[in-house]
Amino acid sequence: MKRAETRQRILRAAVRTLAEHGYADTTARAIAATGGFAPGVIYYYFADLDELFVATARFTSQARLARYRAETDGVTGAVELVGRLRVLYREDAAEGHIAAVQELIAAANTSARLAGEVRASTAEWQDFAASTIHRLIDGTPFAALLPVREAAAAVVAAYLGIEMLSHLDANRTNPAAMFDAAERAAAMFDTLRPR
Amino acid sequence: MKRAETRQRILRAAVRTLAEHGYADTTARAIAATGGFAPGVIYYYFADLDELFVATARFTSQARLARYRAETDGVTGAVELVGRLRVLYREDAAEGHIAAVQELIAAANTSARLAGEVRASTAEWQDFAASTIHRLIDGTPFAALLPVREAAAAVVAAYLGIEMLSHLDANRTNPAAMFDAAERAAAMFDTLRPR
Amino acid sequence: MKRAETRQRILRAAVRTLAEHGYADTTARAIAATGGFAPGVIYYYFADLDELFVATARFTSQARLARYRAETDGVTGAVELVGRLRVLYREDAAEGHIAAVQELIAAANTSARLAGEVRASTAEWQDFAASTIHRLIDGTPFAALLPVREAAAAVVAAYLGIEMLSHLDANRTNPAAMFDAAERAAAMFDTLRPR
Amino acid sequence: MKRAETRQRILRAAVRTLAEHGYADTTARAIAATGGFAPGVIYYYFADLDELFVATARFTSQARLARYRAETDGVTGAVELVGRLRVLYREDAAEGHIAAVQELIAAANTSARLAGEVRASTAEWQDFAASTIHRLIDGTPFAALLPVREAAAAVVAAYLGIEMLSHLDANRTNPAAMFDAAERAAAMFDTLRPR
DNA sequence: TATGAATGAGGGTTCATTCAT
DNA sequence: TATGAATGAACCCTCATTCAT
Repeated sequence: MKRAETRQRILRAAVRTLAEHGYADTTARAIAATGGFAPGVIYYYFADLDELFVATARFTSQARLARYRAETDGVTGAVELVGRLRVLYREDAAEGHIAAVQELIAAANTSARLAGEVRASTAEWQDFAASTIHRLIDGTPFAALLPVREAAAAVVAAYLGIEMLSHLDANRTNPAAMFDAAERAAAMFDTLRPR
Repeated sequence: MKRAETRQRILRAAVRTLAEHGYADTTARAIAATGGFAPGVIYYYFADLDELFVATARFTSQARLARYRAETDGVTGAVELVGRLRVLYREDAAEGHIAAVQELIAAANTSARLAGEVRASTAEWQDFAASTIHRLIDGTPFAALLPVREAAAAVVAAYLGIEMLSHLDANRTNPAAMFDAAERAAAMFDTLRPR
Repeated sequence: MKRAETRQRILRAAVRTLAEHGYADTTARAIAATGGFAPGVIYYYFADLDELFVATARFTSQARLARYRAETDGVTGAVELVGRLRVLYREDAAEGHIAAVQELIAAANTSARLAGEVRASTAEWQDFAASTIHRLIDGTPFAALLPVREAAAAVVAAYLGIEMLSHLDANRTNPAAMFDAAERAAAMFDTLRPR
Repeated sequence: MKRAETRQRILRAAVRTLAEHGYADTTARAIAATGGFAPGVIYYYFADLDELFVATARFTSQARLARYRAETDGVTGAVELVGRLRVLYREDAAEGHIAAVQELIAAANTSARLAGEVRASTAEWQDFAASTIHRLIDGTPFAALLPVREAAAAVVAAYLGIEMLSHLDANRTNPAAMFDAAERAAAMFDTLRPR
């Protein structure tokens, strides 16, 4: 019980540090400083930093995926979906989840184990995106036209890319404006769609 | 050896090392090993690694942007455009340009100067994307529907995101399949478009 | 080990290394080798070598000044004073205190912070010298003739200079012989002085 | 001819750099920058930096000693001597001769060859001081009282020490004030002395 | 388990020195 | 000889990791 709690504290500190300082500056000291514990504790819960990063990738991905699934569960309208995603995205940005994930993806170049974990997580997100797309287009003419697999991959990629660039320059890459545009497109889609 | 030549040698070694080993492992020693020169030379041409990374971001972005502009110059058809982009993307992937850029974007979290440079480069790419989109849709009904600024930002984001994920798992995020899908969509677009 | 203890161990190692190898060779590694600890510890107690040198200057100056004050406290006779100084000087030479200080003075040319610290220490020594001279000459005709401030500065300067040169060539600059000569002069002084 | 000229240029650059930046910062680059030549030249005239420092010690010592001898040649009065020394000291301070020498003395701790050279130079200065003292006191009652050898050593030591400390804090160790005091003492001495 | 002191392996960077031009 | 590019050793410093308490 207690053990799992401390473990989570460390994981959360790792996420925040990755998001705020970047992978290169996410040292054991920095994570400990963020979480308010001694650097040594990390090694009671993880063999080394690499293992912590792997666990962090899994942790943050699972937690968010569960939330995304719950929030989009019964949704069938495109406009409503975009609305839900807008809120979820805001959470991600606020808590630094996506920023942390990007740093981990960039770091995957460095660690094979981390690459494996991130690969697995990404696949789950693409599956989630694919099934959501299916829910939306199945039974419409789009079902015949859209290669869902590729579309799902593209959506996940864009999601990551947008967070990446919006961090850099929110004027140029403005997620809110993009959600607005997406909502208009969704409205058109909902109109065209047979009930 | 000419001064400018060695400078380029270092820049190219930096790009390759970033793409192959990731930012965290792109040390002065690693860059030197990639390029086949002594670590010390780097400091003969750049004040410090940060400056080298800034220069690398500019170098790789400018070089590719010039090439993209040249290749897409007279192109007006969507199918033809996708075809050109497919080739350019293949070059990017082969030479590691985009992979290097992603690492630099992730690293921008760590260095303010680098963030500034990457911000500027990204803006140029978004402008390039926007003017290309304009060339394609101006005079068509889409011109009224598509928010070009957001679309351009999304395209650049997706481009980066796709390269990022295809590196990780080419089965799941397969650029070739995506270009195929894009080509089909482009064909539909070209058909709809008035001459 | 107690924190303060290790700190002192480092300071003492710095003093010895400065005295024995000179400022230029007083590297973190050399200090660590002298003290028998890992180079890394230094940075656990001092932000950088400059801070260590500043602390060393203060440490060695304060410690010796306290000892000088204690030893010369009740002394009023010139001969007795010279005798006490002879012993104190021997300690300084044996422990390398003055040699270390000279190296730090030479190094002050390089570090502004160190210069400030050494300046402050030197001023304390000059004040000490001045008050000792006052104790000796007040109430004698010399009080009217001797510019105490300048004399104190000269004595401190000579003290440093003598240690500097005696290190180099003890035959030519022989502190023992100088104390002998000073003792003879002191005897004359004590004779002339009214009780 | 030309060769000797360039050699002197290097030596003078070394003196200035030592005086202005301190031994630790007197690198080949720094000397070259001071003198306005390429670092490589140094190695056409000196085997390595150590040899340059040895040569610099000799060069600066010889040159100044010649000047001191010339200026004090016929002088027999103490007041006049002090006056000449005041001017010479001013030159030393302005050109950084003594400052350079101190840095070299501090550095002698690091290089045995340099120590040997500095030892030899110092001995010459002590001999010069001794013969000057003799000229002053021979034939006076002081001749019987003053241990000339020790006095000469002390004077040289004090000279170095004063320059050292006056660099650090000219308010506390003020050479001009010291020369004033010395002049008053010299006047008393000249009065007491039989013609 | 938790702490925080300590270790030692690098990493960034500088610099003496060499060498082609 | 002079230049300035290049090398590689060494230095400062950080940090993952260990370990006594």
